[in-house]
Amino acid sequence: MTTASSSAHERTTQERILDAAERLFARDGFDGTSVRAITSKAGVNLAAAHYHFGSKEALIRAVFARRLVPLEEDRLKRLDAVMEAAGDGQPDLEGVIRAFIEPAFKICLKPEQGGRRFTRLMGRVHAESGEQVKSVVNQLFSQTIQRFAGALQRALPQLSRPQIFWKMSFLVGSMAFVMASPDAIARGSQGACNPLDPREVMSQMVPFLTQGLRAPVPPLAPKEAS
Amino acid sequence: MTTASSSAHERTTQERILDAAERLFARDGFDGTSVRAITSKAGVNLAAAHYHFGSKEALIRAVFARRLVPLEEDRLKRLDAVMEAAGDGQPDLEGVIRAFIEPAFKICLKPEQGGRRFTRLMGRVHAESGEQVKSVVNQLFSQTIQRFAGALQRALPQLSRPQIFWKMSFLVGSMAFVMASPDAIARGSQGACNPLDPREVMSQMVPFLTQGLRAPVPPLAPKEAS
DNA sequence: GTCTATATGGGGATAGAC
DNA sequence: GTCTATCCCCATATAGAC
Repeated sequence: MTTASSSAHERTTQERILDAAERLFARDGFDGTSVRAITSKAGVNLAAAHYHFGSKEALIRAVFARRLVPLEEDRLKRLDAVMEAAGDGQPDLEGVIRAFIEPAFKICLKPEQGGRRFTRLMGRVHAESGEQVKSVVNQLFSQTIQRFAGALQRALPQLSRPQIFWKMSFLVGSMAFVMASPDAIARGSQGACNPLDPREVMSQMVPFLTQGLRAPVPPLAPKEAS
Repeated sequence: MTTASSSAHERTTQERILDAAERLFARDGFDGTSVRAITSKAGVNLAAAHYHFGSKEALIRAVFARRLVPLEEDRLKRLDAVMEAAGDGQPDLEGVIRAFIEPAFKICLKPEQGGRRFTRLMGRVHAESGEQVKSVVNQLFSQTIQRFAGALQRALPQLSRPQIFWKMSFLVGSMAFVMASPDAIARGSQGACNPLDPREVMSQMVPFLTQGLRAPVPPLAPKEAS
């Protein structure tokens, strides 16, 4: 670790800015965080942020790209393993689900890599942030969504394609909520649930999602009497 | 309509401000919306907002209170009906679920009452907004959460209390995501899903949640080999 | 209750020395 | 690549006339 002059354990200015930005965006939101606050926390100059990233908007995009690219790679790698194990048969539904949510929760576990901050940040995307940020994230996600939709379609051939997407949306929503609002869950359950323990989360979430995904969907109620 | 001087169809200044605030908060977030923009859209003076509400923070709280109080009343009223129908037996699980999510989606349907704007706004709360706003909302929700947790416990006596709260969290997350990010769902499904049609949402969501809630939960995985 | 005008502060971004 | 200093805009909030 002490081999290089100062590149191994001494973060670069870019990294310092990205780390501070991730932390503050997660805590206070995008509009709620000023570039000044970021550079101040990072211990670098205000102008450095604009030098390296050009604008606040671009900085936000960089924060996401740094984490999302490896995350999506991890998901797709796991999905490949599940699909390969299935061969020509139906892939294991629980395996597909885990391939999607476990990489995301795994990030929770690595505080040394930035950890939970980014997790909270992801939860924010779905609700906060302008269209620009959303489109960047959706762009990075679209490939994954399509791949997983295909896998789920094979695991649940009795479902129609819209039904697959609906169920994926519910899955994503559940996951995002746990990630974004662990405090609300801990408070609402009066401490009975620990949303920061990935083992506990997974053990509760996987059965819920597996059964929910398996649930048959009635064609469509004819018309409700109001 | 033209009977009263100007109180029937002519909204008061407070209402005009609340309507505009709700709209803009939903679209651009709390930090992303200035009081200036609100009063401008409302067609009233900037100072009027401060006169009537005191501060931006108080205005946010007023926006939520106006909708949440009736919403919670509706939920609890429906829950009462389900519980009464159950008598001493187990309440109908689907009925409990519908009592929780249908009032929320019903608001979607009434554009004349403010409609979808508030729906999107609720999705924002879980991710965005400062602790002050969150605590106000959670305060309004806590009673409902406890009541529904009790109902679910009776409907699913085999589940432990923490398991009940976990499943409620997944339920809330799914619901919040559909409400907050209909665009993402429509885009991700390439138009196959229409998150703005409450009938479609309910028909897909209710089976998913019902089965997910019913799913048995293994005690807790002994320890995963990593 | 509603307006104009303004106080006060913080924001993103940049110019230009080093 | 990094700093200081600054431009310019927009925010919340209030004072005080009407």
